[in-house]
Amino acid sequence: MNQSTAREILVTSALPYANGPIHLGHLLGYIQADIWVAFQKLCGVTCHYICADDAHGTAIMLKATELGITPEQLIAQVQTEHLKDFTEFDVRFDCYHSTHSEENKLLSEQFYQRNLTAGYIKSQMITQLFDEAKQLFLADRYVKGQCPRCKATDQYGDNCEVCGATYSATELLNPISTLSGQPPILKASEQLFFDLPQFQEALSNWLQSGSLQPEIANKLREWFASGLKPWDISREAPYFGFKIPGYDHKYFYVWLDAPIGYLASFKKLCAQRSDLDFDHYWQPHSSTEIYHFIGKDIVSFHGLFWPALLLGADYRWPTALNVHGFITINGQKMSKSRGTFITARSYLNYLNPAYLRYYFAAKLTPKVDDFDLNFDDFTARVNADLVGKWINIASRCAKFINQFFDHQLSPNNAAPELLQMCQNAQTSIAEAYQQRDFSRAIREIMALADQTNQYIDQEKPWILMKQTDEAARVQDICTVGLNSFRLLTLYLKPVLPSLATEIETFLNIAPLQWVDSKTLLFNHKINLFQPLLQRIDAKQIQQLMDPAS
RNA sequence: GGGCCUGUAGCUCAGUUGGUUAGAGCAGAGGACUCAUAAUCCUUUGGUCGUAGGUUCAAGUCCUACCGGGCCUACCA
Repeated sequence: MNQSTAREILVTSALPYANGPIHLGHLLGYIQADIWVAFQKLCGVTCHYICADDAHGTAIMLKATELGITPEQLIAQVQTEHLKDFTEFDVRFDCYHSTHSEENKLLSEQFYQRNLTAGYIKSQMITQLFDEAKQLFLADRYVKGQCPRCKATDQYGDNCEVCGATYSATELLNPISTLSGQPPILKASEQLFFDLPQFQEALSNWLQSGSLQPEIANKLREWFASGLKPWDISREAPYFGFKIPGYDHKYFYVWLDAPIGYLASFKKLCAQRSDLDFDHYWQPHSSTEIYHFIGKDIVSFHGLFWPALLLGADYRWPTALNVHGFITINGQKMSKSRGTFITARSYLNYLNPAYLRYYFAAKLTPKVDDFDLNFDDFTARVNADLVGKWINIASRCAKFINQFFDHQLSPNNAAPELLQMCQNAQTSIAEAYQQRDFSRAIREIMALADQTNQYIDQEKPWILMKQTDEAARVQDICTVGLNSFRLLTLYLKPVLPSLATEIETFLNIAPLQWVDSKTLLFNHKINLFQPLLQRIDAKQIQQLMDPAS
């Protein structure tokens, strides 16, 4: 690949909110993006993976108050925990920042100023519910009352869970603030709106760009058809966030500065790296690629507001949104009351993160479908595929090489057809990774593992070993097995980086790169095989699912 | 209420632009082997593709309705 066509990629994952722990639902998205990035890097592509904590908003302000600490203390604590969780799950960000940062403050103000100058920001008086006791304007989720249509009680301020009606919080009957328990009053204030309708035409190009999954393009088309509305980007004090320039008591709404946090995080990375230029990635018509990995719940922010804001501030558009579905646990929504709310930390208390990364990979496709984490299937799949098929190849072959051949691989290729097939699979597996069709990649890898086990079974080295004149043949056969194992390890490396590293040590080889699929290993001394992965015990799952855990 | 997505063997999933007897892995059954973390190998039983209609020479694949699940509906992030 020559200089002019070399890919340069920036990947982001959705920013986790800094008021709670990372859970398995979060992890699905981060691990999906991490695998994709790891694959790019293995191929030698320039690829940066960034993220940050989403640290602003009313919820964080209230949570800090509740804990008797400052918001700054809260978000610092949470960020440390988030980063620890990600690291232990082998999610390797090139930069993990916070939206409550100097970079983000400057960029948010710049986005605002540029959009203001271009005529995309408008001010308007609106009337909202106000909690006099707490001196706060109330977001929909902080108001409960009776549905104006079906009269159901205890409904939140945006829609009715009983009859499905949508309405504005001011229409609720007998509204109550969930913060103070007092009825709110109506209060008028001036708010700033981002004038989304002006981007109608530009966004229709975005829709037709082909860089959105079909399901997502449909969804956007729907919002489009019902008419774009101006977006309220300001919030009244008290609020935890950035003050809007020119106003004493107004702050940017958290969802304005959250996606800008992508740029802030990248800016920080650029400051640390002399080879990186911020503008090269973000200026209009940049030749670089930018991908946002997000969940389907935040498509509106990334599919409508975000491209419009970028355009209004004279930045380029993302190359694509890669949207994933929600996770369910044993077919049920993840929820605390159902006992299916599993945090990253509680998982780590009982299970190896490699299991989860593998299971996610084994079932992830480029589609937006929800993902069911079925623990029976999880156990069967991990044990059968990873331990029974893949690791087993090393285990059964290394025994002979270690014990009878002084750890030395044979100089001969006794099964050129099998190994050629394993090498050729590189093309198709790479294509699957590239398209985020990880499940297809895993299917192909495991099919190769099956064929390798079949080969060993046909050759029966354990029988040949008893015939004194066939020893060299045994060395040949096991060398084939370990060569296959090396290739399979390379193909699994984006998914299982830590295991791959341990295996590189076992095989006594340099860190595997994708181009290493073109080579084989002969006449080479390996190290003593040691068990690399334990099978999952059903008891571990029981402990994890135990509500007390 | 409106909209988007989704429903294939016991479980988890593939099924390319509609085209011969609907596939895989796991689980189950029978057998082989014993090098390997009770791993592996061979053979094999399971499906009127959510339901009911329709279009077509031909439908899991297209259309309609209904049933179940998920999500969105812009101020929870």
